Amino acid sequence: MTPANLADTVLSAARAVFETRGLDVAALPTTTSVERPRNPEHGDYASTLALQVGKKVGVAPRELATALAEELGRRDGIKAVEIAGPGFLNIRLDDASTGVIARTVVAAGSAYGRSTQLEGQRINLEFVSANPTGPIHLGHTRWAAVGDALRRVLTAAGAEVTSEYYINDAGAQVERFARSLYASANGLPTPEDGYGGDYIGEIAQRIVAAEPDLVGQPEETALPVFDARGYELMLTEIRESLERFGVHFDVWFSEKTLHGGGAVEHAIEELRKQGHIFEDGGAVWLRTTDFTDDKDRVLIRSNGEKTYFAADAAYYINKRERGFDRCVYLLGADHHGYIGRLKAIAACAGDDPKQNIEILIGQLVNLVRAGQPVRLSKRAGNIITLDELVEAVGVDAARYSLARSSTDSALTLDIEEITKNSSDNPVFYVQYAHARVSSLLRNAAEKGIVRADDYDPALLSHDREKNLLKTLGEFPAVVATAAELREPHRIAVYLEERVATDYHRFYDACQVLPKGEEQVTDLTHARLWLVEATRTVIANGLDLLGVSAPERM
RNA sequence: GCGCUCGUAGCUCAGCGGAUAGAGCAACGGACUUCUAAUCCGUCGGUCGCAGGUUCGAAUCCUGCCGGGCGCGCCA
Repeated sequence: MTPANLADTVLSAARAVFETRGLDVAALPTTTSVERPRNPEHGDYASTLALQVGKKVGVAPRELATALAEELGRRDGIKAVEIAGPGFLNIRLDDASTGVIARTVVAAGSAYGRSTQLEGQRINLEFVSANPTGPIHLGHTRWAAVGDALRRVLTAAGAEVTSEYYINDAGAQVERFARSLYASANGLPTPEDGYGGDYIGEIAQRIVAAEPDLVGQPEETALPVFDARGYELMLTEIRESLERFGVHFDVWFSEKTLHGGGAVEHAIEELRKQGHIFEDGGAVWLRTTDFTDDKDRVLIRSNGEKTYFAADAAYYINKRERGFDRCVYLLGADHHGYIGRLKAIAACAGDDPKQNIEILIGQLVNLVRAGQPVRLSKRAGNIITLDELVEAVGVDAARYSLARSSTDSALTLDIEEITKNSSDNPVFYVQYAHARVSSLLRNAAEKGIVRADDYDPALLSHDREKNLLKTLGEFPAVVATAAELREPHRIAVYLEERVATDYHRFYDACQVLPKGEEQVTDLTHARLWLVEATRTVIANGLDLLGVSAPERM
């Protein structure tokens, strides 16, 4: 019996109790859940249903719990129900009803954990969107890891997700980038407001190698070439870095195409229809203060130039016109000031800012070296790039350490720690569990032991077997919660603190394969089902994080 | 100044209103002739920033304060 099955059983028992007592069934929630108590004395699962609804219907929670316990105790698979504290229901299951979880997991295979809870939702998920004027650095890398994991989690929950990268290629910064390349190619000092990293020199060299005539040419003729070639090379580098990191974007969206294609004008028309456009001082404004912004925003400056904000508005409207009903933005904490204006764009466009647009703010990554803070600055030349991080620790460790903690907390990475001591990375704890499983299954195959078509679930009665089974049973709820809250780190926490831990403990206490002259028993087969179920959950979970599940380590 | 956000063990972090707040690292002590010891078991370690409030119940929700981070352009 999975937790979801049990929760349904609790609810149906509650309905039965309500009916016999003449209570208002409408007071019951439409769904409920059971939790796993920390303390094993509190049973396999606990329900707080009596606490939640007791007062609503004017029955003391403990009294309601007593009636509920009696009814629930008659249901199949339930061994005992106790009442504790103010009205907790502590439920114990028959060994067999826990044991069947392995069958459920194995039967579902790679689909175990998937659901249809977000079915029908078309989600546009935008993340990273780093300017094409430099390599992807550590700050962006966190969003790459988290964003891509979120893409996988949302997809697993049934949503139709498009991952998207917005290329800010229309503004002054690409021009500065071109001038920096030009200066480098001609041996001139970096412009005052230019970019000075080593990569500028490298890209300039590559451009010049292809077109040596560029050197010495005046800015008028050379700059457009450096602009076009530099942009192309930089974007290619960014794309390749991300692909090597296992992060794939379905759409690379150029800001320039918004300006050139009349999208801004179209957006202004749409916003004007909704009545939120006005003109003042020769500029065109959007009255975002009608909604959730602290000041109105200029769309077209008095000199006729479109602002960055105008592109933001056009981009949002473009996304909606492409059929996305939820536009999700993953932004760093340094952009939190955008929440109000972005939400206001949606509202001004006549949309529901609570439904159609969602802005997820993540805290930044702090770097320390041997405990000393390191300030990342392009000028100081100590930018850590995605490529360097991967070089130091590998894709799996990098992705895992960036995706395993909540984006609400500012992550602190010690450069020395992650480069020197990468074997401390918790990802290996999880991967090792998978490698151990794989190794065991290999050994079974070598011994000619084939997992039987079925097994006796009641044989999986060891405490560590039951803990592992119950943990495996939680996976769908973990995925569902991660999707609903947009918190992919929950997958990592679950794999690490629950699945891998429970498997290692099980492995430590329970021999699976026969030793020496021992015979294959029914227990061998039951345990092989459990092992296979564990393999499935770890592999599925790691896949949601974009981390590999190695068969050997 | 206004706004957003964070504050949990020495360090890095979990904990979507539930019972005695957890894990890893660090420190100390145990467990390998047999399915991978990258593991397991144990000890040590806490005013959940502070103070109120809501609740049967608060690390979790609300208010105020303290401390850190960030943001407040007809910039991009």
